[in-house]
Amino acid sequence: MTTVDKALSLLDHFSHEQTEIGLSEFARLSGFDKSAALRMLSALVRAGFLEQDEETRRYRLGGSFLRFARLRERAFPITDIVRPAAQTLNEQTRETVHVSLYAGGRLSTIVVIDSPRTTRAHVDQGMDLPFNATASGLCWLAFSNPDLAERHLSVDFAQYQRGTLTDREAIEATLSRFRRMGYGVAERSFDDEVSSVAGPIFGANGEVWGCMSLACVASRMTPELIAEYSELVMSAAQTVTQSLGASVPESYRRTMKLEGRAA
Amino acid sequence: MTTVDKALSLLDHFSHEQTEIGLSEFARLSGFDKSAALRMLSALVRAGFLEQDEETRRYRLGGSFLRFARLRERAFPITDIVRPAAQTLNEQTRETVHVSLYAGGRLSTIVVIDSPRTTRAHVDQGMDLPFNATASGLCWLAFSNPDLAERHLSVDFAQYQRGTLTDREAIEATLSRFRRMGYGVAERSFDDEVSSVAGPIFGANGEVWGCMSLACVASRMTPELIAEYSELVMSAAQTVTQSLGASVPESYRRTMKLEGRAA
DNA sequence: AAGGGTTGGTGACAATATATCACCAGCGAT
DNA sequence: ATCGCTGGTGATATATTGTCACCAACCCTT
Repeated sequence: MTTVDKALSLLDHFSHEQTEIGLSEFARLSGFDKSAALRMLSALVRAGFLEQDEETRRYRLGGSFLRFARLRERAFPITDIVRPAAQTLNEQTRETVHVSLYAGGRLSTIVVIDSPRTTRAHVDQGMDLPFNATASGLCWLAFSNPDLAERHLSVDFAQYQRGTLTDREAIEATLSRFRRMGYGVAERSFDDEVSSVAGPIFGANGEVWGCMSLACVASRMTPELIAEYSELVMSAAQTVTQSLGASVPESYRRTMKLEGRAA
Repeated sequence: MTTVDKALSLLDHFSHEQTEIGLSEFARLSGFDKSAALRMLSALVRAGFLEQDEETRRYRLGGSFLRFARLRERAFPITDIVRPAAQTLNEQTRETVHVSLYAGGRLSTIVVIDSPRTTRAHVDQGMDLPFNATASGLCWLAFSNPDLAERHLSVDFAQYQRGTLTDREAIEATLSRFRRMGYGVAERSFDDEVSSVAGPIFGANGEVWGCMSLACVASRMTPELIAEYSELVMSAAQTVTQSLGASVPESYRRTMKLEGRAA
């Protein structure tokens, strides 16, 4: 682990709940010495990756992220590419659609289009999706390369609901089922009121870039609807894969063919 | 200069023109040894701040920026705060409005609203604004704290057009003029066809966060229009300052009062 | 097909930045 | 007025990093 790794890992302690973190808090969370943490934090502040509140002296994510995110989006407008397909899926199903992207060891939502219905599942922008508890997370695990997946399988899983999968054996069984199906499902697994269906989006190298997912109010879900939605979700995900200039890997295409679906 | 500083400085070599950079290229641009550069680049890849093209082996900005940018936006939705004021200014003037943010030693545009006119100034999202050649850059220099400004004044300035200010003396004279005026102007200074007016947006600590700027086709500009637009720009910038929960610093408020404007 | 120019990447050692410790001042609660 | 927290500082032993030579692969020219 290089110093740079350590410094960048400090940023991982930010989340929706934790948007400001102080020096001592960083030291505690990361296990680094306060002095070392301060040095790294200062470097991050100098680069604009963190900002320090003048009064409270606590740190928050800095403006450089906006800069680089925009720079990246200009060079590689993934959200613009993703949005039309998500929009279409949203119109077809009238349910909440969200697209997630795998980066830095996390699967996080980059685009959310809310359902127009009066009762609907809500997904936060930029939220991390637990690998064991969401359709997207499980779908990503199912289709990503084994070495990478291993990193996220050899971990203690959190139990969010009664039905949340936390046992590795059970998860692996589910994953191979998803691999045969071509998509992932999670019912009342992360949120007790939400059931989701997710399809994989592939990148140019055959890796899973992220997932296209449909989040529905659980009480509305039926096996018939899951069957219907899964087709739409997979097709939307595939559209994105192609828009990205990538092609669906042979292994996945075979799955699709076996199930007798059109490309 | 810590290792983290060096690693993060590698990212600064990305720009609109340069969206992919190879290892040797990084070493040349940064002056670091290839071996050291590779170590840092690998760390950045591991954290998702860079992605490596499987074929060309070149690096590009990674998906983590989207993740953190969204996380930051959720905690502190600056673009959402800025957009309404920019929109209003755009409707009032029918000229291109752009808002820039200072981070990591750069002033870069975070929001752009194009003019509806047939001929209009175009500003790229995420573009860096040179401090010596743009209304925003000069405005930022004029109102930011002297120590920070010094960093950007003791530099060799690029000459973009005949009228671009490159002499430090001339720039400092311009800055004190802008301080008295309460806004910055740049006519045919960065782009020969564009003239701009920019007002400062302040943060909670009294620092200049960035600028609200109006970019107009230069041939349309007249002293009268500048006078008219500057009022609107300053007022829009001030609206943003207040929306940010900050207050306009005493020194700037005095300027505004002297000129006989309403708060 | 050999030469010279790239490129990305590797490995080893000396040099330097970092990890760790004790420490300080400031703040709020007891 | 002491406790426990906070953010931050400074010294030294140690571990990471800077530097260099090196390698294989690729492309172009000869």
